[in-house]
Amino acid sequence: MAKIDDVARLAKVSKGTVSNVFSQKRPTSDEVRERVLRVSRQLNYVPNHTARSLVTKKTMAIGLTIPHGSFFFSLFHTQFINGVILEASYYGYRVLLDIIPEQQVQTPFLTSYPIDGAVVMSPTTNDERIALMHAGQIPFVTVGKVMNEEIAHFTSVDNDNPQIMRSICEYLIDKGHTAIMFLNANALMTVSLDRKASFIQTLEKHGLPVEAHMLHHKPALNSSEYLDYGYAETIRVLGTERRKVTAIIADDDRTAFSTLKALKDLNLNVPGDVSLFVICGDLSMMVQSDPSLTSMDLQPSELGAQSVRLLMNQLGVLQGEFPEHVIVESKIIERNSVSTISS
Amino acid sequence: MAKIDDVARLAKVSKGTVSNVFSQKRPTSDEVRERVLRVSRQLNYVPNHTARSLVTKKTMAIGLTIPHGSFFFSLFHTQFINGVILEASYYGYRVLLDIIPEQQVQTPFLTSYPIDGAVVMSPTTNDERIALMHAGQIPFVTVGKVMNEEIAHFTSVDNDNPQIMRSICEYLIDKGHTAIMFLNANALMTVSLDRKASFIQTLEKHGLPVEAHMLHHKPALNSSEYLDYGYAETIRVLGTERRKVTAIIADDDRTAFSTLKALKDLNLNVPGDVSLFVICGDLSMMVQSDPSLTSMDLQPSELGAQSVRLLMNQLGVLQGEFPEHVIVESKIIERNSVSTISS
DNA sequence: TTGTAGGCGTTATCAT
DNA sequence: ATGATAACGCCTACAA
Repeated sequence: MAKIDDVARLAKVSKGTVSNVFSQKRPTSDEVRERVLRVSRQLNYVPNHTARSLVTKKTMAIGLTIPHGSFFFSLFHTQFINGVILEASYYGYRVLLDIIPEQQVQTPFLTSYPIDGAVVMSPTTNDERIALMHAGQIPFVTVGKVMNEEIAHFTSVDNDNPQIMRSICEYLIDKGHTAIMFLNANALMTVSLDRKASFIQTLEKHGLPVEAHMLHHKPALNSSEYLDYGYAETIRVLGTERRKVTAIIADDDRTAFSTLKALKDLNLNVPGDVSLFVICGDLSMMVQSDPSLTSMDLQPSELGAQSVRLLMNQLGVLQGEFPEHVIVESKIIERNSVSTISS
Repeated sequence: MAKIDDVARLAKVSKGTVSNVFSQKRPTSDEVRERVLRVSRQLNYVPNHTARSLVTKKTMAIGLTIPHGSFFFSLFHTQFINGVILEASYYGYRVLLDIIPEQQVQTPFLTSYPIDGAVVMSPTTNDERIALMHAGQIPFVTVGKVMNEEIAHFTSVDNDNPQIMRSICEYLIDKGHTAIMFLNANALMTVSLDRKASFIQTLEKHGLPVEAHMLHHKPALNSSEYLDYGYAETIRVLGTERRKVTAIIADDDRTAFSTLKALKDLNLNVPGDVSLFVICGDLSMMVQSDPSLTSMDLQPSELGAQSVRLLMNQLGVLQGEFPEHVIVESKIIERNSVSTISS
């Protein structure tokens, strides 16, 4: 691979000049630039990214930490990632997928992360990835609240989870539902805490006590019950235990689909017998399901884009005053999976 | 950030020794290692990835090029990526998401890719990404055939596309279907060529001429019709044009779902009136759909893992003899969306 | 087993 | 606008 010296020699200029032609950090005369570019093309020269990084101390890459050993993205994740990639590319940044290996890496044998900052998805309480970033002085933006004891300030994007749950519950209550079951996300996810609290609070406000069978948390990813979550809980509660439930709130699209399947197997009609509400799901999937699913649109790709913008601001790439926490709008999209109950 | 000299000084050893402790490329005495590690911890020292890369000429990252401006992954992509990430992590490699920006980047102002190799998804005919890799001497593995004129040899993983289409067609023909419509992938995708050829060939072999309304290609990603593909074609052919079609083969899960929706809107029962076969789709989605969808399991995450293994072999990380082209098994999974036609 | 010093390919500073 | 040269932080012969 040709190096900067080769180009400099052949173009009869100094390497500093060649550098300037490519980095465009200082002006160069048209004549010289032409010559340098011509020679570069001829030698197939391209600046070495690593060498440049060493001196500029910028890798032009951001990390995207995805859920632990994440085997199963939901469609929400996919769209979020799309948003991140696209927005990052606007600023010339690449995206490095960061996973935390299952088994703990031997601490001393790591190297520094070759990234300028990171977007952290699905933070958990006392998230070790976040602790690492914090210790390593790496700017980061989280999707959802950070709940690490040692960290007071952080930048994040999020939906307004308490309000989301309140809206959903009241939407259902307005339609006459009083027996509502909530299939929440995993208990470790910080979003699940807010949603749970708001679920309980809203129901109680309306004189509806929350019983054990009404609130569930998704099992851990490595659990054998993970994939089956919606199906299993629905069969158990509505089938085996024969509880009265007229509306189910599913945390994501997969859970919703598997719940739908369970209801079908129980010979329950949606929305005739049971209504189904999805918190975050891929738009195209919600529409094409039968019945199409009423859902809360969380705008995942907008969340992704916003998180990158906040990060770019922290990196000094994007100028201006940005808030510490950005709340992305969410709104209920009515389709055909929720019905009104006549009392 | 502490550097190697700081550690060396405080631990009263040379920087070479510190380097050895971390790289483990040469033995060090227990005593010295202990001391070095202790001091490192104290100073919060970690080797600088970039500096190391500059001299070793390894970035310990592989690129994963995803479809152009890829806004909409299918579940196949998602699972493939999962396979890649997991397998790469086994070898200490990170994964850099590589997208080709919509507008052509100004060629001379690029830098070298900070990757040791790449996995290229969904290659197209005369794929420019591949041409770039080829020119840049970057080892790469493709998912599917490379069809660039200047490239004769390449490493790839793939399913056996001709056989897949043959199997599917004969599976349907065996069940009495003669009016089969194929919703193929985008015409530029190299997989679509094999599938198309095999589709036509197999039908003709069984005395079933392929007419225009039986074969369709997914519009380009930037097309407004992209999301609607399955729905629109189904409505047009079975509805507006009133063609007789008893079985539809959909290229991916999204297309299948939207086709399902179209059939419903046309008041056609699946599989009573029309059978539906999906080529590649997420397992959990296929199962939870109603009816559950009969599909060809392409093992996307296995494809991902294999592609990384081939790449690691090219990079010298993984020893042994590997074939140039790996074919991953695929098999039909019967569910409830295909019925037998009595003639 | 450990120390020494040169070099990896750029950018940045200070001249000119 | 361009040149010369010292970093950037680490690895790797070679020497001890």
